[in-house]
Amino acid sequence: MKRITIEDIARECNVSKSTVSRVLNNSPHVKSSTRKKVLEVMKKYNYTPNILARGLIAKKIGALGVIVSDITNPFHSLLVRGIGDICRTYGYSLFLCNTDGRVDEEIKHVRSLIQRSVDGIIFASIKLKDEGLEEAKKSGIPILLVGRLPEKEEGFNYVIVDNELGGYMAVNYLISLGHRKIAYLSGPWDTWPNIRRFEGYKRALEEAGLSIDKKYIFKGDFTLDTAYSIGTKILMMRDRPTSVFCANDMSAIGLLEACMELGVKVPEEMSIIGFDDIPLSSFRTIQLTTVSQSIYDQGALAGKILLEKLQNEDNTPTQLTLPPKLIIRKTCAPPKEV
Amino acid sequence: MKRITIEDIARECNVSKSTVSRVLNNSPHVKSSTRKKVLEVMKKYNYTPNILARGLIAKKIGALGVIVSDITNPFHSLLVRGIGDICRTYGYSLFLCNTDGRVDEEIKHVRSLIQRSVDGIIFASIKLKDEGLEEAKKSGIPILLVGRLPEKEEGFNYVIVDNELGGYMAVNYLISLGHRKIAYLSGPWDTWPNIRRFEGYKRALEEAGLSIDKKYIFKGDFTLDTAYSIGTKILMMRDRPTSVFCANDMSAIGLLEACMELGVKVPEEMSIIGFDDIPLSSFRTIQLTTVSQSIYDQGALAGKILLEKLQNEDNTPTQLTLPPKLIIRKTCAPPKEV
DNA sequence: ATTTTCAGTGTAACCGATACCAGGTGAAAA
DNA sequence: TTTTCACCTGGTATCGGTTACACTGAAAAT
Repeated sequence: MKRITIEDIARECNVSKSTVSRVLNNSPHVKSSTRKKVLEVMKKYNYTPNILARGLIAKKIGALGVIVSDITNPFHSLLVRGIGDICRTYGYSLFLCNTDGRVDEEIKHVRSLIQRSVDGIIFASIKLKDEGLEEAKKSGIPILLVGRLPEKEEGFNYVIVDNELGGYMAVNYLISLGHRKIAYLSGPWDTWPNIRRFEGYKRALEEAGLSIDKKYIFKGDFTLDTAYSIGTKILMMRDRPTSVFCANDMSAIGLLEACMELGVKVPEEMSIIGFDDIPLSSFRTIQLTTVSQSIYDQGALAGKILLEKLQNEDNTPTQLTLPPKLIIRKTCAPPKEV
Repeated sequence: MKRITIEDIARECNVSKSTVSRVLNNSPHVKSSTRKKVLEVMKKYNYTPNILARGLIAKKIGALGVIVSDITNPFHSLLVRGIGDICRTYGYSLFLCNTDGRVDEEIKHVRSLIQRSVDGIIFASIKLKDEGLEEAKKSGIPILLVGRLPEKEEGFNYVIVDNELGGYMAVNYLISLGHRKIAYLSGPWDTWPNIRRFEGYKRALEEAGLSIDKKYIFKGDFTLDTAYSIGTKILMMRDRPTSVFCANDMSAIGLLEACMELGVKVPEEMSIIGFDDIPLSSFRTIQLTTVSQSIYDQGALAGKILLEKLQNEDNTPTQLTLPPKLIIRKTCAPPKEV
C-alpha cells in the first residue's frame, strides 16, 4: 500500500507542500482557513509525516538508544521500563541493545545507534573503562549514564544512587542490630557498584571501630548460583559471620537458598541484607531486607533528564546522585550470641 | 562534530558519489583499484552511511519493532532477549514498545513504528480483538505474532506453542500421579493462553472420565498477588482439591506462597503445576513443576522467521506451532489419600 | 498619495543516500 | 582501420520532508 506523502496532501488542498509543512510544524504564518482545510485532508487520508525524511534534515529521529547487558536481568528490565515510559510521554521511541557485557557488542551497538542518528544514548551497564562509551562520546551524541559510572566521570550526564552510602547504611544497620562479624559477598570485583558498596562497608566498620577481616570478604559475581555455592562455604566455616552484606539482591537470594538448604535459620542464625530491591526481594517467601535503588524511578528520571536536555539543547552536564533507601523486611535480626 | 558524508568520501577520492555508493553496496562494476582506494578513505574517516538517507529511498531502516505489555514481566523480557539477539546477528535494530495492556498505547506505538518505516513488527501480547494489530495490518508492514493469537488468525505469521496440548499434558501428569480433584487457577479469562490452556485441562479430565467441577475453577489474572489470595481460599475450602493446574508460573508461585503461609506441605498435601517455565521457577527454593514454553527460543525463532521473510520478500504466512515440554521438578506428587 | 510592513504563500535548494541512464575507454573482433 | 562491447564511471533525478528566500497584496505608517 502506497504511503500518503506531503505532496499528496498539498495537491488535494491546492497548496504547496511548504504550506502543508507549515501546518505540520505549527508555524504561525498560515491563514486559519488554510490550516483548517489542510488538517482536514490530513485526517481524511490518515496522514503521518515520514520520520526518516524529517530526520534526514533535522539529523535526529526522535529516538533514544538504551544499552544494557541483559534485559532479562530484573534490574535492567525495570530500568528500561522507566526509560521507556518517559520516552513514550515525550513521543520518543526507544532502541534496545543487549551487550551481554561484551565490549565488542557494545561498540557495534553504539555504532549502529550513531548511524541511525538517535538523539541520545543511555548507558546502563558500562564498565570502568568503556570503549563503547568513548566511541559514543566522540560522535557528539548526548549521553547519559544510569546506575553506574566509569573511571573518569567528568563531563558526563548521569543519574546514580549513592552506592557508597547504601553500603554504609546496610552495614550500619547490621551493626545497630548488634552484629560484629559482618561478611561482604561481593559482585564482580572491578566494577563500579561493587567498589562503591564495598567502600560503604569499610566505612561503616571503621566508624564502629570494627576491623576489616579478610576472611569475611567473599568474591562473588552478582549471580544467584555463585552466591549459593559461596554461601554454603560461608555457612560451613568455623568462625562463621553472623551476618552478610550481599552486594546485590540476587546474591542475597542465593545465600538465602544456601541457608535453607543447610537448615540455617534466617534471620535467627544468619542475617542477610541485599542491595537493589528487585521485585523478587519483596516476595512473601523471601522478604529480603535490602537497600533500595528505586530502579524504575531512576530509569524514568534518567530518561527525563536526557530528553529535557535534548529539547533545551542544554550541554551542561547534569549529575544526579540519589539517596538510597533502607528497606527493612525479614532477613535481619540481632545475632544469637549477643 | 560534523558527520562525514558520502560526498566527502567521493571528493577525497576524486570520484563521484555514485562510485562510492557502488563500493558501499558491493556492486561488481568497480575497478578493484578504485574500490580499494575508496575503502581506505572510508576507513580513514571512519565513515558509516547515514541510515536515514538510505531508508528514505529503500523505505526501510533495518529495524524491527516489538510490542509487549510489560518488559518487566520475565516472560516478555526473555522473549525480547531472544528477538534482540537474532536482530543483532542480522544487523537489525530493535524498537521496544511497552503497552501496559492498553489498546490506545498499542495503537500509538504501532503508528509510531509505521512512521519510522520499521521493516517488521512483532506482537507479543495481543488481545483476542486487537485494534493495534488491525492498524499494523492495514499498513502492509510484515507482522509476526508470538506467544498468543488473536481471534481471527488467518493470514498472520505466528510462532506459538501448543497451549492446549500444554494444558493437557500438565493435567494428564497430575492424573497419572493419581489426582482426581484437580483445580484450575485461570489467567485473565478472555485471553488466548487462558482459553487454550483451559481447553487442555478439560480435554484431559474428559479423557480420564473425570467430570469438570465448577467449584474447582478459579478465576485469576496471571499475577502473584491474586493467586496468593485465591490460593488461601482454595486451601481453606472444605472439599479441597489435591492439586492445582495454574495457568502460569507466577500464579503457581503465588499459590505456593499461600501454601507456605498456611503450612500446607507441597507436594505432600498439595500438588502444584504451572505453565511457562520462567527462570524463577527453577530456583532452588521453588522448584516448580511446570510446562515449558522455551520462551527464549520462541523469541529467537520468531525473529528469525520474520527476518528471513523480509530478506526473501516472502509473503506467504508462516505459522509455527511448537510442542510444549513437561518440566518435572518438585511441586507434584501423588495425593495423600490414595 | 506614497512608502513601509507584514501576513500568507510559492519556489527551489537541500539533507545523504540510491538508481537509472548515458558516456567514455580500451581491448578484442570484424 | 573500424566496429563492438564489456567494463567503469559520472550526471542527475529521486525519496519526503524542511527552510531560506522571494513575491503578492492589503493594511499601517508617513
